[in-house]
Amino acid sequence: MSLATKYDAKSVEEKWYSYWMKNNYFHSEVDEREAYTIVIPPPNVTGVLHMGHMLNNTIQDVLIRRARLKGYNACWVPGTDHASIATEAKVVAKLKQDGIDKNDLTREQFLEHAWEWTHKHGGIILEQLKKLGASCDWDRTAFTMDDNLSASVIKVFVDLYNKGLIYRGYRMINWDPQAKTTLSDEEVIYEEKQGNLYYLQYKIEDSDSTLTIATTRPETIMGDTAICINPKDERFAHLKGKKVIVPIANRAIPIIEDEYVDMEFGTGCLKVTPAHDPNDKMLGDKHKLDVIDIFNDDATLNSFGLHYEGKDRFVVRKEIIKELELIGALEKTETHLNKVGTSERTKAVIEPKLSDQWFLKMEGLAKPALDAVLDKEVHLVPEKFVNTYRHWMENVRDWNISRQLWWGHQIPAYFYGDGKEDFVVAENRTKALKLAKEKTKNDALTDNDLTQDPDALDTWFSSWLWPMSVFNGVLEPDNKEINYYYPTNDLVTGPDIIFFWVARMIVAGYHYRGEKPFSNVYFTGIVRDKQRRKMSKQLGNSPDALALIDQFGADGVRVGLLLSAPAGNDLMFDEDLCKQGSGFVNKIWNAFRLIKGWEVDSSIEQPESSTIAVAWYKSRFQEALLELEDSYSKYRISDALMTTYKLIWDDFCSWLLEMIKPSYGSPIDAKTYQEAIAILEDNLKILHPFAPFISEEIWQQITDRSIEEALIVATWPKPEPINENLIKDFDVAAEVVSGIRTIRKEKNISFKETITLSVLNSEKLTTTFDSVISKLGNLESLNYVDEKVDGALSFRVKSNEYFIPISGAINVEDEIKKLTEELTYTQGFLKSVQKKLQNERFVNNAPDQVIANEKKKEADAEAKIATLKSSLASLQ
RNA sequence: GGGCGCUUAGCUCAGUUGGUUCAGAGCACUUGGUUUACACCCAAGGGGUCAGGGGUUCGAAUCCCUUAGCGCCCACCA
Repeated sequence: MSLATKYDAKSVEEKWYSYWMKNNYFHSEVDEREAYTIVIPPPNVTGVLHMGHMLNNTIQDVLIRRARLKGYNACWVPGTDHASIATEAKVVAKLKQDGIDKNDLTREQFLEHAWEWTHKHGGIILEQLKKLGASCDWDRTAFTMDDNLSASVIKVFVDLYNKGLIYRGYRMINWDPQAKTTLSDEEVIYEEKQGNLYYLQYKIEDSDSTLTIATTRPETIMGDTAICINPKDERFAHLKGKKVIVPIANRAIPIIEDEYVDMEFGTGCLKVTPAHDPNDKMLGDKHKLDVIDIFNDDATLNSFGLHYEGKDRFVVRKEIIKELELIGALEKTETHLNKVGTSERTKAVIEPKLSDQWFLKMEGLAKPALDAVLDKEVHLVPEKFVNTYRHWMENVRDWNISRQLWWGHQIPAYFYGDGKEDFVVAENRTKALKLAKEKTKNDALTDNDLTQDPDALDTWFSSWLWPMSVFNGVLEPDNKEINYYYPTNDLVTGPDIIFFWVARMIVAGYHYRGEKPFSNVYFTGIVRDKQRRKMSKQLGNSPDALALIDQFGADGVRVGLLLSAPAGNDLMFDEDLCKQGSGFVNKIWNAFRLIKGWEVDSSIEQPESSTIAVAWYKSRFQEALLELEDSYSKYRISDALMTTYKLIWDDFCSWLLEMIKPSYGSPIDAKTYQEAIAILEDNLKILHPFAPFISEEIWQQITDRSIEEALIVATWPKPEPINENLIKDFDVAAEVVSGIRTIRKEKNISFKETITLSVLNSEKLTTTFDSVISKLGNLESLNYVDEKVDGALSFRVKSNEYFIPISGAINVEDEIKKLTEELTYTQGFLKSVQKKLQNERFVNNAPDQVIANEKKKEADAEAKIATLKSSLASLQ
């Protein structure tokens, strides 16, 4: 049977993925082996695979497949996140398209639509991960709104509330007017925007003079309840205790004094709008000011906006400036650069807003989680993120966990009255009713009197439990699965969610299990395009992940992505990398075709060149194995891949196979063949984590394998001693071969034409690789001589000189030129070495080893100069 | 405003505690080759004042200072 020159990734990948699935290789159950666990960072349930997922999950799959090969009970738990804001926004948009307004639906009706959407689109991304080759334990697929995960969330909320760690507070929060929900501080992205600083004149009450105030938000004057000056500011001393009139609104507001005001900025006067600015709120509280909220939930003005009622804040900003100008209250306008908070999800400009929300006290919870990272109990890779983490943890603020959304876990707080404290927190309505009765001492309360808080919890309030809840470790903290799989080993995620998710999982882990959720966190870089732009839907610069797999094969894409993905560094993605990946896959395929095509003849003896070649490769392989170990231990996945890439392409294909390859049409001896197969198998094992499909395909084509013998569950190659001398000798031999090739090229001697090589054996030369040199150089003979060979071309490797006599004229002048150049260089080199050795301070201070090395360099150079000189002499 | 990091070949990046193998890898490039596994191939080759400047040292890509450029995180100055 002859195999196609070109590897067909598509059919192979489908075949083996379904084979692996069918035979349950991905599934893990508790057993005696040591567990190796990864929980997937759950993608949004309705999301689609993008490059970031591809990178992320390829790395996880590499780790999990390697662990499986190393004999661990490898368990990779997949799943999805309900992603409340993102999903709700999608559902709202979809309904809108169908002519349905969310406000016209009841909560139940809306959730029905949301579930429908989830069932329709949910899991698509998981199917896409399968195409990538992800070896997740799909039997364990979890969703943050599964019954037991939801119950975990509620249980934790109730528990933290009962411990006094969750409280309800009327605070200045970040309001997303598009999603109409609050956001946590982490969900707000500050962007620098060019805006204006408007200088407005407020009339002083009972006076003709005015006071000028600088503001970036003129539309909020409707909410002004004071003007603040610095008590030390003498410019305004005469205004103390007076009032000013807010333009347009025509309200009188007091002038207050507070050192908070920066006298240098603007005019040194600050307008105070407690409802719409955190600092103003602080001033408002301190000075007991009125609070006037001028906005509706969608950031249009309410009735306090007077004739601007119903108009959007940005529209009002423009219009009010015109009006202020018209009435002569606008003194001037300056451009001003300021930071504007925007919603991470909807990109809408955040409106600070006062509102009743639920918060989690973080300070006490953060301590053990901070220590864990500082003590390297949890290891962050790359380490630079420890600083980021520490800074956040040391200054952690309370977490606003409520969201004005329906999609998610509804807050288990039940109100029975109108008062702010008229609520109880319980796992369910029945318990709540009981508690409410106890609290109010009113047995007449009925279920109808209870109203559950309509808000949902922040998505991260469920995912922070993920490493525990997927093993049901919250509801049943002592079950055998959580005890076995937790703490998990590695977490692979992006640094953008270090606070959202990573930090909080560590917090939850210590609080609920007294133990870290994972030992290592590997932060991947962000996938960017060639121009360093972040890949995004808006820019349209993100390639279609599935189309890439289609084009280059999953193995090709995996290799391509990993080729340049050092930990924590952004990855400049270029499709050419995938091309390189699929090229590598094809190379391996062809190496296999070569071996597969050999005719084996057991009557032939193994040639010496093959014996030595195989022995060399085995040592070389072991060397690479050590390198791999080191790279993996440091999560240097791209280095590990490069080691594998070079081992297979250069050492295996270019050297080993060439050395053992029988001449065209001839059969191969049985011993070499068997050894080649064994070597190939070892190569496949270390290749498998990177390119699972082709490796399994070749593995299975080598011979018939039982279910237990599949590559995916094979055993990682065992460490063996390395023969260092063999490797050194090979390097010399390779240089000799290269010298022969150079001469062949220079003199246009075809490879088919045999030549003779003579070695001037000044030092005892290791002859281990002579047979190999003969084969790869296509030598007629290789002989050792005591004298220079006249009329021959020569080259030097170490201190030996090699001669190739050729018929026809040798260009003496060229030779002399070449030798002279080499001589000049070597003499210069010798001089620098000798200078160093004559430097007393060097000799006194440098370690012995360094000096010995310099002396060796000196001796080598001297010997080389001698041979060069005599060569030159013989030519002239 | 505070903190962290980066700058090495045309591109993307390695370079552990200064000193064998320190100036490297992959890709790209140049030249030559190939009826014989693979043009997604083979072989050979060119290419860098290690961002600029200063310092410490016998010795610096590596340590210190400084300048410039870039990136990230955090922070309530209207």
